Amino acid sequence: MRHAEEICRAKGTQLTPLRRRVLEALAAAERPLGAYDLVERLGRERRIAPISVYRVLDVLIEAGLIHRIATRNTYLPCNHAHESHAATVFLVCSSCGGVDEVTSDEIAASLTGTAAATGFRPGARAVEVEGECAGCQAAASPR
Amino acid sequence: MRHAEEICRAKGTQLTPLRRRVLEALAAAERPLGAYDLVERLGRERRIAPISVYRVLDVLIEAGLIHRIATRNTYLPCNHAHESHAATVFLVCSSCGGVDEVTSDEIAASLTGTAAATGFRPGARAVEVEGECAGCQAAASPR
DNA sequence: GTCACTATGTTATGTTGTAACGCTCACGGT
DNA sequence: ACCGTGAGCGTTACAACATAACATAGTGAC
Ligand SMILES: [Zn+2]
Ligand SMILES: [Zn+2]
Ligand SMILES: [Zn+2]
Ligand SMILES: [Zn+2]
Repeated sequence: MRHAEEICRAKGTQLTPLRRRVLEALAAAERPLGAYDLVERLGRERRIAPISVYRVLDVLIEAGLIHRIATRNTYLPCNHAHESHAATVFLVCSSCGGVDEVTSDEIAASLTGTAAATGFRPGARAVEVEGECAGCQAAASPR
Repeated sequence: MRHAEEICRAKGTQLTPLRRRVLEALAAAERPLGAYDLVERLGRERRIAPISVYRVLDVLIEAGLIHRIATRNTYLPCNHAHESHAATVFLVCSSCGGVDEVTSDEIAASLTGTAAATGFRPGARAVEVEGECAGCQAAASPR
């Protein structure tokens, strides 16, 4: 995460000021942000067009520095290495909006096996589970 | 699938003409359709407003008669019973746009276990895998 | 008849994401 | 120095996806 520059360079691109600002804004947020949230947060003094934000998001996703939550149309920074072939699972709390990113080799294997059974060649995976996080459960139930 | 009416009744709702038409349009399509595809297909003689289509889609999803593909913003009919607690996996072909729906108890178990490990109480799941279907692979590779 | 409820229509608007094109800057070749 | 090339971002306009607010039509209970 502190090595974002290296990761970008390895991908043949750079961590420009704007890209860094997007990354920092996402890191500073306690939950995933929408593209227009970023437009607003980055455009305080000088307006940034949505298209610019989307371009940055594409680059960062491609570099593996952030993820997109398809069920919410939001984006969050990634703190993982993703070196293994583990599947990434996003636990999306419908109460607080927070997202926990966990990985699982087991799910990756199941997923690959399931796909292979139908002759499907798998690529990108989106595994998103909506529910209630531990914190919100504790807050909701008295004692 | 032929018992859509019963399913709706069991849910305390009805399979109205409009809802039936949406269901039939999705069934007739060879791939998932977007809401505005449906607006167009159903509005040939008499215009249907987007909001009406979205309302119908909500009801059908609630009844379990159709599914939404979050990564594509499209909808497809469901031919499964979904009686077990198996997880549903959508294999989305990035080449032809077709979607294969498969279920897996194994993935459901892994998913539940993974969520439980963090104290997360899981609800709805969206497991979507993008890739290339068997048919498109065969068409792409000569011989 | 009146009331409540479900389903849909009408109009307008909000949210999310892209297309097309131009400008600037850094860099490498000559 | 000059030019070409490519990356990155700006500007404008628009497409695609989704919902809010309110009105209307039918159905059945009482
Ligand atoms: Zn990650
Ligand atoms: Zn929560
Ligand atoms: Zn299904
Ligand atoms: Zn295909």
